[in-house]
Formats: sequence, structure tokens, C-alpha cells
Amino acid sequence: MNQAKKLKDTLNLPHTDFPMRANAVENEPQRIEHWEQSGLYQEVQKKNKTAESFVLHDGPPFTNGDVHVGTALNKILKDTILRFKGAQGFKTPYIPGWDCHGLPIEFKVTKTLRNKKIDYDNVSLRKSCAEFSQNYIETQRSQFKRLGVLADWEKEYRTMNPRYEAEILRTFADFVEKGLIYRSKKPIYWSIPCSTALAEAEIEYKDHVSPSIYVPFEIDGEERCSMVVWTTTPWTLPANMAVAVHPREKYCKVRVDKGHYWIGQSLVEDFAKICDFESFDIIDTQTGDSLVGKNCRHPFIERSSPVVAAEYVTMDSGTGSVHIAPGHGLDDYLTGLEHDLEIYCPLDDYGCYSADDYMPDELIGLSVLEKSNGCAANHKVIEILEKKNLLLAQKKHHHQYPHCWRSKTPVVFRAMDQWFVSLDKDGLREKCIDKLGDVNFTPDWGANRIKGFLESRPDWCISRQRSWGVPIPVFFDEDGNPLLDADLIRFLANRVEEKGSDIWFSSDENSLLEGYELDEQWKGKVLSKGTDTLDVWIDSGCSHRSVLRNEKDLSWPADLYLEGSDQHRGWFQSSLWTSMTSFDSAPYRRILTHGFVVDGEGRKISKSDGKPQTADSYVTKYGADVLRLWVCSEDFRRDIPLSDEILDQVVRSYRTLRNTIRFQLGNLDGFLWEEHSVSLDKLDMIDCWALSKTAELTADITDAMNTYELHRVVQLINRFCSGVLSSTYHDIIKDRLYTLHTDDSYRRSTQTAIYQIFETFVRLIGPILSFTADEAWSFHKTGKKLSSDFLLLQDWPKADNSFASSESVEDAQILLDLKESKINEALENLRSSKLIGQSLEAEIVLTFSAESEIAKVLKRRLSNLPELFIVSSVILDPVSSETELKVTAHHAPGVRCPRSWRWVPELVEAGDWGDVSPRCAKVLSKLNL
RNA sequence: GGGCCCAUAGCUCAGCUGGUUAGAGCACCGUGUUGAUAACGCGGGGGUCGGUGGUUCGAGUCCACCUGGGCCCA
Repeated sequence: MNQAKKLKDTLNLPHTDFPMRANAVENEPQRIEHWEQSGLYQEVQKKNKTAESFVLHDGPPFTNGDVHVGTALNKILKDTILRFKGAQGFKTPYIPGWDCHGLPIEFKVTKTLRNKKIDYDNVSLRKSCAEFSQNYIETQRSQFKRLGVLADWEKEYRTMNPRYEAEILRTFADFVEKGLIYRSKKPIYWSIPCSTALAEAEIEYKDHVSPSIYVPFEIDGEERCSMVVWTTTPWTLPANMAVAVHPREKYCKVRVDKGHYWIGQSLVEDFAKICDFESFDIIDTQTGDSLVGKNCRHPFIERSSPVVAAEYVTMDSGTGSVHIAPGHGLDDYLTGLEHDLEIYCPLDDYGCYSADDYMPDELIGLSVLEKSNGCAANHKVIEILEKKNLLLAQKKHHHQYPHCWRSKTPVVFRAMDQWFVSLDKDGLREKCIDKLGDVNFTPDWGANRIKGFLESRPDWCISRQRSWGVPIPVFFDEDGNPLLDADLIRFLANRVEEKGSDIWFSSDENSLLEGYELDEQWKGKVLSKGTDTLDVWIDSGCSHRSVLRNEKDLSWPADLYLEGSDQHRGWFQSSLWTSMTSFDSAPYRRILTHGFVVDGEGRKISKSDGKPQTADSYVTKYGADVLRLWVCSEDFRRDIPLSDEILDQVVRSYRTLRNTIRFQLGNLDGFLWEEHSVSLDKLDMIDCWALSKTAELTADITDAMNTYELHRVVQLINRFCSGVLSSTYHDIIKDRLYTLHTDDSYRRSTQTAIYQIFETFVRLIGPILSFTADEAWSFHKTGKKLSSDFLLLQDWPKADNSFASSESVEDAQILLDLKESKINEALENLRSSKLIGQSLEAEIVLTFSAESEIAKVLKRRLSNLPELFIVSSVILDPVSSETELKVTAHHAPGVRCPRSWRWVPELVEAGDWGDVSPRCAKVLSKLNL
């Protein structure tokens, strides 16, 4: 064996079994299993059992697919925050949930059943939906676990659980009791052949040719002067209740032989052409505003039709005046609400005009359904207009029109009776806005956003003509009068709690009501149960009640709701309404929102791009810790970009972190705290400095964590890792760690510091890099990959300020600043001149004014300087004149010690090892061999 | 079309109440080391702060408008 090899064996080179590469794809699942088998979640709860609690209430993801990368981001943020709070000593019960009901599932299941030609009724459809939902709960749960999410999975909540459903009904009962529930009409999509309501998702848009007609509405009290509307659904004219104009657009009064017409200014030419007017004059021009308030006469029904203002009126096509049928369109409906128009819809379930006081006899019974020979209702309406000479023009109009996904026929908008929650009764809306003042928002504009929604939303339509949901427990008598009774609903809620909401669908009216004492007025009546279900926003909006108030580990209100910013309109809002109604206070103390995952260009990610959307597709490639590090390195309050470039960068910084930890572990090999640690007041200068930097880091990270600025945490970690450790501390201490005697006090001093830095640093990254930190901790404590020593059971580090303003730390900082600026510059010059390679080959000369401040430091720390600057020797050259400190460097004189690689004046003999520096000789002499 | 929000080096982020040549980490280029080695050190080149106009002695930082993007509505 050659001398070099032998000498190398006398060094204390780092050694650890902590692998350089994570091999996360294989190792992380093992760790998850280990956590689960050890009951880590329960252990953490046990540790903080008696402490103040921090309740993060989980917003339930919808159970209709694999976990999306955005959902993964959400759960990772929650988990990171909870791990931090848990380490801080808070009791952090975390019960995840699932949102089960809703149209997307019902729609998918219905499609599958139909494709398989399986007959179904409400009960069997609901059973299939429940199975569908449950399947995805299993899938998503395991995908969440794979991300490292620690939770009380045993107690997870599902909105389809009977106990949960019962609380939904109790919430509804509260609404009823407070008199907030009322019945009113609202237009919905209706499929005539299927005789069923449709949701937006069940609509397919197809090319369609509709008749387009121009119809004058004569203005009351103005002879031969009309507003003119343009419509492509003539059959809705009988339901016309108003004519809308844009308040700020200009309108012209056009004079032709037949009379005068008000037409949007920019549409006059087109209009005249379409109507074949030979000539026309414009005799007046007004803004829409000044037309508002006029009254028109319906063209063929004895009814007036006021001119109203609507912002959505455009001058793109038509006449600038819009036919408003509040019972047949959503815009029309909202305009109707605004102007107190009747939501009039003279159409039965089969799409035929029904008889009432208004409907002309010749229209009654006619179908509005489009058949091969056209639409009977359209034909007749046009015929009536022609007869009255009120058809200014008629054309064919090609456009996209909604069709029913099942029957493939055009759907109609049809107002039907729905249940609403009155949001203004007893000042509910004001109270909600008011209570928002007690809620903290991160980012703070969240308050503004939710407030905007609260202020502007119309009354809440909570009924849906669906099967997969919680039934609205209402009965109707034979005249259609509803029986809506809070006590009865609570009675039914108790039954649902026992049997699930399926009983509503599987039981008849008598058995549902069995055991309930009806009021006198209802006794003996033939009652039939309603068929509507509740809006699913009620479902999830009740979670604070069903979960926070019912689980004994949890408490109400929650300390934190943390969801995507879309939930300002969704869950945050629905939860607030239900909470205010039942408990007169908000269910959360703080709302934290994150943005959406976008691609590298900042555009939304969509399936059509072919880029992966599921969390799994990333986890199986990069592992969970890299994904967690990505989440936490982004400022999640705005859009969160994700691209290969970004992930590559995250991977690199992960490797750096991992390697830094590995270096520390390697240098703690054989170090036993009880036996070898040095008392803190005896630590060497550079070790004190490193510990003071660690204390700063701890304070900064704790601060960033407390304000949920996780990206700042990651930046701090990275900077510490490279700036404080790799390029400075670790670089400097290598000499003493490797070359001094194992038990040398300088070496032990440094190991003491590393030990503390390691324990602090690993705890600091623990909430984010949960797998890696736990792995490192286990190796640190037991030398093994998996052990029962869990990082998560450790307390959050406290910033140790004992070194903050010590002379050692201040001196070190001055000297390190000098190193980073002038020393490195001098060394680099030497290196680029090919005079040295590694810096140990250099000798430094420092010329400085003897009276300067730095002179004192240099003199005081002379013996530390070579090590600090990583050179072989340092010569001080104090001068009496006032001069700026100057650094010169040259190749060190003397000979190179083959063991320490330092250049010394001369080598001494060290037995079998040959010639080494005196310092190394001393070390070697102490070795027991 | 409306409400809310975002826009600083190739990437991820700092830049407090407006004030010297706009910072960090990563990447890149060059280079050293081969005793953290599928690692580590040193050096260097990159932004005029999305655009335009304004307020001001002075603006990345305030105001207006515009452009691009996101969420939610229509």
C-alpha cells in the first residue's frame, strides 16, 4: 500500500449510510407504510393531547376522478402547515373529507348504465352513484397518502354518510324555521322528449337553423311608433314581459312609410336592408336611458311590455332592443327579478302551451318542440304576426343551440317552481358581511372578493331536479300546496341519520310520515313527497356543522380554511350562509387561499394539452418530496406555474439539500452527544458563528411559517444551505474534521455545532420535506433508515440567541466578509495565473493600518486565519500610515504535508507514515494502532 | 362584457411606508479540486423592473390607461 493511501486511512473522512440518492419512488412508500403501522398520526396527537388546538378544516374534494395536481397542491399545503403547527406543540386533529353527491357523478353513472342497457330507477341509480363515489374515495385516499398527507383517515367524513346527511337536513330545517325558504319560478333547461330537467353538463351544443324575426312593439301613447325586437325563438313571444335596451347606447328613431321604429344607432343600416325599406329618415336620436319607462303593447296579447334597461344588450346584431321572457332565459330571468316582472312560463311538462288568461286560443296545446316538419308553435306565432301585419322581416338564422344529450333534440328554457333561500330576510346578508370583519384573510384581498359575492348574489336557488343528492323533505297536497315544517324535517333527519337518505326514495309517503303527528290542517290529506334534491353547495356548506361540531377532537369555528381561490364563491360562501343562519357566526377564523396550477407560460393547464394532470403522474416520476418542495417554493397566493424546467430546478435544489444533510451526518459519524459534546461557552469562533446563523435562520423560517409564506421558507433554506453551510462553514471545517485527532477539542467543538445545526435544520425542513427529513432523523438517531424515532414527534426549534452579539460571532463575520471579498479575489487571481490550484497552496499577506478596527480583530484571531481563509498561512503586515486593507497572495513557501495538504516550513518524520507536518505527526502519534 | 387578482434576470423568489450603480438561490459560461465526487469551491456574463402616459427634485415602489394571464360570473 502506498503512503498516500495509508495516510488517507488516518483521516476522519465522513461516513454515513444515509444515501446520496433518495430513490424516492421506492423508498417513500415504505416510509408511509412505516408511519401508518407505527400510528404516527395518533402519536403526534398524543404528544400534544392537552395543548391548545389548531383546527384546519378540510374542504372535501369531489369524488369523481384521480387526484388532480391542483388538489395535491392543496393537500400538501394543508399537511405542511399542520406538521409545522404540530411541531410547535398545537393539537392538530385533521379529519379529511369527501364531497360525494352531485350531477357529474350522476351523469357519468347514468351514461354507463345506459351504455350497458341496464334499467334503473332512482334507488338503483343512487346505489350505483354511491359505489362510484366510494371507489374514488379509495383511490384518492391512497393518492393523498402517497403525497405524505398525515390524517385521521379512520374518521374521514363523507357527505353521503347518513350522519352527515342528517345534519344537512337539520341545517335545512333551520332555514325553514327562520322563514328563509320560499318557492318561486326560475328557468332551467328542459328536455321535452325526456320530460326532465337538464344541467349544463348534460347539454350538447349543435348547429341549428332557427327562424329569426323582427317584431314591432307599439309604444303606448305614441301613434305608429314602435320598439322593434329581434328573436330566434318566436315561440317565446307569448311569454314576453318586457323590452330591454342598453342604457348608454344610442338609439335612432327611424321614419318609414309604415311608421316610426326605435333602432340601435349602429344597426339602423342593417335593419333597413333586412326589412327592405326603400328609404328612411332618422328623425331623433336618444340614449337607451331615455327610452326606459315607455310602455309597449304586446303584439298579439292584451298586456303591456315595459321598456327596461339591461347592461348585457349588445349592438352586435338584431335591433338593439331585446325581447324579454323571464320564464325562458337566464338573462331574461335576472332582468325580470330586477324589474319585478312576472316569471311567466305558459308551458307544460310536455312542451305545449297551457291555457291561461293570456294565451290566445289558437296557440293552446301547440308544442314548441322542434320536429322534422319544424316547430308548430313557431309557425303559428309567425302566422299570427303576419296576419296582424306585424312581421317586419323573417330570415333563417344559423347558430349553435343547446341540445339534450339523450334525445338529441333542442332543449328549451322553461321556468319551473324551485326552492329558494331568501338572503335578505332579517338582514341576513348584512350580518354575513358584517361577520366577515372577524375573519382573517390571506391574502387580504380575499375579504374583498367574498364580500363582492355576498353583496351581489341573488337569492339562493337550492333545489335541483336530480337523484344523486340529499332529498328536499317536502310533501305536497293534491292542490300542490307544500308542507314545509321544520319539526317534520328534523323528524325525518333523525330517520335519515339511521337509514340514510335512500329511505326518501325507497319508502312511500305513509311510512315516511309514520310516527309523526301532523298539524290538524294536514291530517287526512293525500300527500305526495317532493322529488327535488338539495344543491350540493348546501352539502359541503354544512361540513362545519356535521364535522367540526360533531367530532369530539375538533372544535367550532375552525382556525383555518385553506382552499383554492375559486372557493370564495363556493365553499367559503355556502359555509358562511349556513353557519350564520344556524349559529350566527362565521365557521372559520382565517381563510387562506391559493391560486391555480398553470403551465410554464402561465396559461391554464387543460386536458387537451396532453400534459399530465394527475398528482400520480408526477409522484411516480419525482417522488412526493420533490412535489412538496415544488409546492412550497411557489408563492401559492398567485398562479402556480408547473413545467419540466421548474421541476428540474426543484430536483436540483432537492439534491443540494439532501447532500448537505448527508455531509453533516457523515461528519457526525461516531459522535456521541453525551460523551463528546463541548459545552456551548467553550465552542470555537467559527462554530459560534454557524450557530448564530442557524438561530437567525430559525427565527426567519418560524416567522415565514407563521405568515404562511412557505416560498420564503424554501428560499431561506436554499440560501442557508449554499451560503452559510456549503460555501462557508462546511468548507472551512473540513480541515479540522478530517485531519485533527478524532478527539481533538476543535474537532469536537465543530461536531457539537454540526450536531445542533443538523437537529435544527432537519426540523426546519421537516414540514416540507417530510420524507427526507424523517429519513435523515432516523439515520441520525439510530443509524437506520426506518426506526421508531420520528422527526414529527420533535418540537419545533427555538432560535438560540446566546451567540447573537458575542465577540466571536462579530469577529467571524468581519473575517468572513473579508474572505468573501478581497481574499477570494486574491486567490482567484493566483489561480487564473496558474500559480496555485487549491487555495491551500497559497499564502496570504494582509497589509492594513495598525490603528484600524480590523487590525485588532486580525491580531486577536491570527491563529484562526489560515483555516478561515482555507490557505496554508497568513502573514500580517500592519503599517503606521492610514491605508485601506490590502490582500496579496502568493504560492506558499515550504513543503506540502501529504496528509493535511497544507504547506509548512518543514516536514517531520512520523514512523511508518513517512514525513508529515508537525501537526499531523502529533495526531499520528496519538493513534492507537 | 363585469368583479377580484397577477406581471421584477432563463427559472423560483426578495425589494418595508417612493431616494445612492435593482438583490438572492438555481440554471448558464469559465475555472479549480478529486478527502461531500452522479458531490464541492471560486470567478463571470444576464433584468431598466409587461407597455404608455402622468404625479414628483426623484418611481420597480403612487395614479391613469393599455397589453398579456388567472379565478369567478355573464
